[in-house]
Amino acid sequence: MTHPVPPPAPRLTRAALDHGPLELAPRLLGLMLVHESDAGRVAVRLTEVEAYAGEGEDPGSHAFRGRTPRTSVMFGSPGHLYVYFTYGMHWCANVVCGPDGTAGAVLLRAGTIVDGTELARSRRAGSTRGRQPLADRDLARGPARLTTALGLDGAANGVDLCDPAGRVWLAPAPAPRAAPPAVVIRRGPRVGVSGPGGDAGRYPWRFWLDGEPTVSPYRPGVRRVRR
DNA sequence: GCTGCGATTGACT
DNA sequence: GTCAATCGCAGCT
Repeated sequence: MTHPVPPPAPRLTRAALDHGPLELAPRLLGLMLVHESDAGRVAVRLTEVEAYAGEGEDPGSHAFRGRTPRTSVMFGSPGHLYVYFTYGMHWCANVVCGPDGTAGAVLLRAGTIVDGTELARSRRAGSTRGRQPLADRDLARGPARLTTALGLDGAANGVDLCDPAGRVWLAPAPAPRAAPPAVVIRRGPRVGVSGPGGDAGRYPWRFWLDGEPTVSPYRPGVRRVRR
């Protein structure tokens, strides 16, 4: 008995991702990030992203002070994932962009689950100790939540999103059944960035889909006070 | 080697 | 609204 071979999952090519962070960020909105693991597949439609530029030009970027072991992926070729660990417990995922040798990335801040909702919920429930029932809109609302829902962590750092055999990829937005709704993209200051990089006037580098319930409320960066 | 702190989240007042 | 959790990175001595 033969099994039908499923068609290859559509995924974005490297050329489609080969832009600077400010050009790529709004283009990522509405696309799907998919992770297929042994546990199953989760797909997230991206609703909120932030652009981070490179060495010496963006004080909010990890790459501002130059290449380090942690940020080397950001300096690599576009279309790879940059996943970093923060606050001692959270993973956040970026899409690397811009030409090889320059640092640029787009942080994936939020999305809505469009496939694998139950798997995403079980992953998120594990991280919240199951104390609160999780609404669908909260499953991938926030960069660390999105990463958790997709099942991504440090093992995904450096993964090539454009590898046809890869298990993490970006897919085009699903075709609307009827007339496409008017999509309004908004932009504003980045969330949680302290110091000059949080300057709302100079760095309005957060992009989101207007009206999406998964988008973060704005929170300025805070400098912790020593005690 | 030592120290400060972060592209966050969830719990709590 | 406030605050703690928790640890790797990067800057400094």
